[in-house]
Amino acid sequence: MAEALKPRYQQVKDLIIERISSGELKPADRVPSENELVVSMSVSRMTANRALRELTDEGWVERVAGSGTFVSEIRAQSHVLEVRNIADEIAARGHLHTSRALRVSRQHARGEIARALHVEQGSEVFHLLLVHHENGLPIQVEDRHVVASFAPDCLDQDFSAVTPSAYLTAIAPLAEAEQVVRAQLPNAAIRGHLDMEDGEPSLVVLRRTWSGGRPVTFARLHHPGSRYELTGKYQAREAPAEAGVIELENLTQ
Amino acid sequence: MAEALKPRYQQVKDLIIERISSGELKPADRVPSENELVVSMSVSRMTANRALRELTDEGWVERVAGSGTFVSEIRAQSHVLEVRNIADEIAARGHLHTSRALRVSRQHARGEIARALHVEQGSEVFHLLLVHHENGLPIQVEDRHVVASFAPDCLDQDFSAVTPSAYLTAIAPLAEAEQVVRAQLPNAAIRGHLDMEDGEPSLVVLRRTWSGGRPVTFARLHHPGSRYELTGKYQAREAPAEAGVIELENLTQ
DNA sequence: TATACTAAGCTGTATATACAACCTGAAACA
DNA sequence: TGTTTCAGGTTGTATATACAGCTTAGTATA
Repeated sequence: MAEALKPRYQQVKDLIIERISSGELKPADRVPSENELVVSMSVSRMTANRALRELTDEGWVERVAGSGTFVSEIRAQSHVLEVRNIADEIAARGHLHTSRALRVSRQHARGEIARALHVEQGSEVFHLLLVHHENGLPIQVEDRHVVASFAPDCLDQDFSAVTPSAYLTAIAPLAEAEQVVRAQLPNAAIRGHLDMEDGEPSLVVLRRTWSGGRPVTFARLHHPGSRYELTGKYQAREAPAEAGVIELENLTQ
Repeated sequence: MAEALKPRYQQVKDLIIERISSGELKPADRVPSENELVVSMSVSRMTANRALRELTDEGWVERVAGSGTFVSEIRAQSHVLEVRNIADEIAARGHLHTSRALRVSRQHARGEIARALHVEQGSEVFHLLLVHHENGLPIQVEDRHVVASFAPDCLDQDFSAVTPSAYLTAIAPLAEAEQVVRAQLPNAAIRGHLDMEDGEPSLVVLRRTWSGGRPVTFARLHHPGSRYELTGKYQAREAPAEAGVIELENLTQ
């Protein structure tokens, strides 16, 4: 299948991302200016501007009016406070590579898993274990259990092509989710998968998703503390000038 | 102080957001097309395009080439999630017991602090260092800097009676907040304050709060990984009775 | 030497224009 | 009636142009 022709601004983005990912451009290095991109890539300045602006939004570079554009400290990010597909998130950042599933198996739910999924001990569940990479470095171990009755064809999926998230979204509309974020020391297996230093903490997201009033899947997402952080933004709705009271008075800083 | 004139594209965004926030435009409603905005707001189509494109990125609307732009179903949800997270997490802080402030001082902003607060190196800031307890155990070290011009009487406050958060809310209404969550090993001082085991990771929340378009305060909140976790919940809104299918394709499990 | 000024380069925004791809509904047709 | 075609509206992208505001380095000046 022929690669669809990407838009010009995306080609510019890809070029910059490639040069950052490869190490050719390091943090704080200067990125070609818009006018330099106009010449080197034969695009208009507006196209170069859009490419660099989107790279700014995505956290690849930082721009200083009057000065230039510079590679930012690359730290993998995701939005804690939004429930969001990590595939989208990382696709937006460029080069996520999902390994072949280390393990896809049928199991009987025990202990924590059974309780989390609200099924009886011994009920049938599927277990997935994957490692996600970004820019060649492992960034997430996804350790997921799925209630078998929701995903009868789970074992047939190619989870290096379709993320479990995308697959699950297709079979069960998302209605409710809980997530818990923890800092903890990884066990040896996780530490190995994520290529972490000894003693380095991991950021763990536990996410349980419900559909139709029943738990569907429970995921433990492990990330290396040194290369991953969660970010969230909050914006108050703009208060009308005449209405003095903002609903958020009870919130604190 | 006159409100700085916003860019035209931001004015367009604000208009749409206001109409969605007020309920005038409901999910699935059609948003004015680019050409309609060109006429009604006297902007160029590219400016209207940028506004709508950014609103798409931010989840307010969804666009269908050839058809139109429509209010997104999921915006309210993820927005609710954002607000609830910060609200919950912060409401919880209201019930903590705060020790006497370990330190309240006037400082000159340097490095990271100056950058975070968008003030010049050497500008005057106040520094607070407090330890919060829950059930008799230390649960959070609050290491906070406040732009001095926002809090002239900061040094006179009794922060064992009024939390810094409550004080800051009083002087500067919360408009915008960013937070970053990290897992990392604490330094010796933090570890001591939190009574942590050697090698135990801490969950660190970096929170920057804005008011009136300017950063007001930057806080580093350290928590013991073994006794603290962040939780978030997401609940889909009730689906309209007649509409069975909710478009949540972009959400993940 | 130290200060002030200036010019060049950069980002940020805004506009006018153009064409392609896509969707929808209405008109034409079988 | 059922189907096809087509025109108009809409988004997506790309370009050329313009001006404002900021930064920096180099130059002129005191």
